Amino acid sequence: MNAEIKYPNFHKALNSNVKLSDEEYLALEERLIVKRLAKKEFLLQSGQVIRYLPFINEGLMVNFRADENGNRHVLQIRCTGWWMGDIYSFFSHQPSFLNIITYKPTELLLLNHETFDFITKEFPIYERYFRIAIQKSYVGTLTQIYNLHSTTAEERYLDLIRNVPTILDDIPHYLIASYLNIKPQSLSRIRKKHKENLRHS
Amino acid sequence: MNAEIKYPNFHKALNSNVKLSDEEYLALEERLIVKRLAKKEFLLQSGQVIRYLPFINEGLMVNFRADENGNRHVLQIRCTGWWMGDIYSFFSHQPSFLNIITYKPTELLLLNHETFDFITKEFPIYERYFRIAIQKSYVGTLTQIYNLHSTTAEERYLDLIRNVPTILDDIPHYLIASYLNIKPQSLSRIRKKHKENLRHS
DNA sequence: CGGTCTCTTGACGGAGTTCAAAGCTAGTGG
DNA sequence: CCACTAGCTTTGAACTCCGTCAAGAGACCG
Repeated sequence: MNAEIKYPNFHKALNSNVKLSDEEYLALEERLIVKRLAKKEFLLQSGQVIRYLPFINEGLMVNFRADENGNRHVLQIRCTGWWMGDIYSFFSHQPSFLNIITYKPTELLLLNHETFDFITKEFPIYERYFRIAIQKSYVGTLTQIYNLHSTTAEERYLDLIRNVPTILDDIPHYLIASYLNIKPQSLSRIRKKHKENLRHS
Repeated sequence: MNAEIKYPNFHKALNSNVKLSDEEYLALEERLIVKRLAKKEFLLQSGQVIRYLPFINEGLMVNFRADENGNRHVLQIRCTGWWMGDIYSFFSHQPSFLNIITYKPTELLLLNHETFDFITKEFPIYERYFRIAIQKSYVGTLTQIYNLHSTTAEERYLDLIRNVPTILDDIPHYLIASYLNIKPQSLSRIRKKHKENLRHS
């Protein structure tokens, strides 16, 4: 690995989809904007237009959408090494429907439009990178729909804590419940059933 | 519109995301493979690797995934002017989890790997086109997750027949029920409640 | 240490499921 | 061309999981 690389998590994420030369990689890295957020700080609130593609260099973020009654529906939970933004709002310049909030102190690497346009024009391989990255996200959301159709809330809960064992310590349970598409009371009852995994106790 | 264009639906779909020159467009069009399927014919069955990106030039298709009990879960319904394939299987060369079947006589335009590699290498704008196309699909599936979280089965039903009024005539109700994430019996009861929209009667 | 937000627990209610049976429809073969 | 069959749709009744409402316990923060 190259000694000049400042953000190995970012470099690794890019190279998992395409092979970049040092020149290609560094042209982007030197244009990244670093943004730090404290715990429970909003990156984006619905109604705003997001002007960045945010990569989580370190941290934990949740997005949710509020319905007409003000109920929050958590759609995604993302941590270090993933993108967490709203490509709908970014590319359309329309107000976002999403809210994005941190649940750990978080360091983001941001691409603005100027940088995105520059690197994709200068280095077409970046257009390919983003195509593949979005493709993987798309496959992930399709799987998420399949799981909502084919599994019970309890199965989704067990799956989640198997994949991210510490999540109950990091994120309020009512948001995890929302992500699983159940109410906090139901999550509490499911957790009771699986005492060996209880936290906060 | 250019007189040389053989597939205006395809041309229109491409140009809704990027502006193509005649040369760029025709380079792809002349490489398309036409495939016609009868009603209720499978394009793909789970376990197979799909070797094409299929565009629906005319027709109607449904995809579904079967769980370990053999229950089918419909994830997407697509008609004329949309892509309907499995980009996971296509790009990874892995066996697909999906089944894709027609519910009207359907004409597909297929891109194979050779064509995809050729046009994206020769004309980087196609890499951009697919990035944007997949991006829109991704935003669509995110909305689908939001709807599964925030609406009742009845609301999803009313939404569906508002958007695609003829769908109850084209696709078996048990598949529509699956798409809405309910059982056929429940769909039947919801339809009874909204008699003004009954079909098959 | 007091207030607010979160989590838990219980009782009840409702949307959707399950099981079962009957009606309907389209496709097939005599 | 009609009769038969298999698969799809409808309907009813009982059930179940999860939601709702409500109250209390616990945790966090100023």
